[in-house]
Amino acid sequence: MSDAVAQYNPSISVDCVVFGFDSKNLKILLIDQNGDSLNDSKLKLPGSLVRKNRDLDEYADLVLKELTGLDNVFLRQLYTFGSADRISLKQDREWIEKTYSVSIRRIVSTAYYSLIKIDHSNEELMERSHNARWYNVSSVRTLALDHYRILTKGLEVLRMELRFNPIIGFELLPEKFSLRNVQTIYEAITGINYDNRNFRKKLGQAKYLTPLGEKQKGVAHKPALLYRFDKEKYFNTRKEINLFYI
Amino acid sequence: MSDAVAQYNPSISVDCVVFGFDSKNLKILLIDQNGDSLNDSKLKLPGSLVRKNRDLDEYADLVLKELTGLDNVFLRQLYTFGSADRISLKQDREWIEKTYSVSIRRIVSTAYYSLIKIDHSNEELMERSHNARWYNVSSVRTLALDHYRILTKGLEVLRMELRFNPIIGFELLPEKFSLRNVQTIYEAITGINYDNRNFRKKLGQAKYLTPLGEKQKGVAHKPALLYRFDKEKYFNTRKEINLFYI
DNA sequence: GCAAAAGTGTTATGCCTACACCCATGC
DNA sequence: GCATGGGTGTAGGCATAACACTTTTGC
Repeated sequence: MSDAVAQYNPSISVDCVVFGFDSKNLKILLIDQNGDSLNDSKLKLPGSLVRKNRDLDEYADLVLKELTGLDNVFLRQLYTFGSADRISLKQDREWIEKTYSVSIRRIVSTAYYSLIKIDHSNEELMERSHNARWYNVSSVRTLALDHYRILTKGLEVLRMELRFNPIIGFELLPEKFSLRNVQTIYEAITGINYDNRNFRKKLGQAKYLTPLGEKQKGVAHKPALLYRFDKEKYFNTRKEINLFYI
Repeated sequence: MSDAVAQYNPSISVDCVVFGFDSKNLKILLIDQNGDSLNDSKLKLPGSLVRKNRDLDEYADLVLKELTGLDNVFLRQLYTFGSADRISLKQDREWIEKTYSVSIRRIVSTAYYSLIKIDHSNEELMERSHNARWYNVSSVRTLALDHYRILTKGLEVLRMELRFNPIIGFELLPEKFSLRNVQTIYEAITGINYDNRNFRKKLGQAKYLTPLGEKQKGVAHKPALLYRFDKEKYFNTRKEINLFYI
């Protein structure tokens, strides 16, 4: 993304809602627009203008790769924001014009959402090179541009998806996790508190959770058994849902 | 959409997947690219390039209004198609360049889907002024550009939506309909055959179906009772779905 | 009277919900 | 030994799934 500015299309951008989970809270990766802690600084979603004749999807991939160093992460299109007045603040407009050296009118932005297994090893890199950091989703109140709206849409879709494609939850969990972790992530995303006996009973029926016969270590309570998510079994054993709701 | 071509943004278009229902089959509104029945003719989705600084949504509305004369129809964003090679056929590229007098590179297209109560009164108009006609979705095999893929996506989303927002089904039905109509539309969209006793039992629980005490007329069998969909009751009586699937 | 589609009830099964206590560990 | 979170079973109610015959109309 260091090519000559003339190649950028001043009409189209991609923005990424990057979700993570730290075993307690749902997190989102945000960038400090000004790169420092000036009073005027505002957080924004990672994103980029798109070069002419380039795939939108490819660009979303690129943004993520540059930001986190990660490849092959879960990434899916969310929604396209195309109102004429999305860049209403002068401050936002100036920031874009300065950053990309283009004069803009309206920018149509296609938003993607991504699910990341948070790995503390690359946090320092993210922060140094992109001023990117994880924030609790629940504590975010405003963002630059219309990015808060995009985040809201991301949450909405995440909630919907989780109900039917539990794989969404496991994309956020590390390789080894406890059943409690699964419940916590469901609760963090849906906002519903589940009865733990019933929740575990249901998970118990899932063929795709392989117990590792291994326990948590160094916790000051009964250590939890750890599980692994078996993608293959997941896709092979899922049954069609024929239900509908009135 | 008859303004000077220079105002069009050669990067962004909207395309509409317009669904209808004729009490038997799920239908889609398609346009004959060439306006006549030449051998080379291919069907496409209704759509348009978007003018600079105009809302995407507004444009989708406009396309529909021009096409059907209808206002305030159900219209929702579907997906944005942005691969670099979506206009792979020379024939398609030439058609676009000729129609809009612009030279194009890649076009990012935001697709919308719309649900229409088919009214035979405006069919002639649609056909004369836009070469638009209803086709059975199940008999469509190919379309111009990547429009078949867009249709497929539309169907996929329609299926998903119907399960949780039954309102989708009633957008396609006329004011007065029989319970059999409801079942047929569910079957047409989901591809599942429902047991009619169970299906009706479930519908019987819905508060939003008001019986009109009126019967079908002129049918060579036991006439069905007619119902009306009560939007207000629908939104007031729907209960939250807390379920999730493993 | 016959063809064609509308309409109707019961039973078995499985899923969801609600609910309270013991267990293993670190300090 | 105590604080902390992990882990467990049962019973009642409700929704689903499977299944076949009668009714009303037009011709």
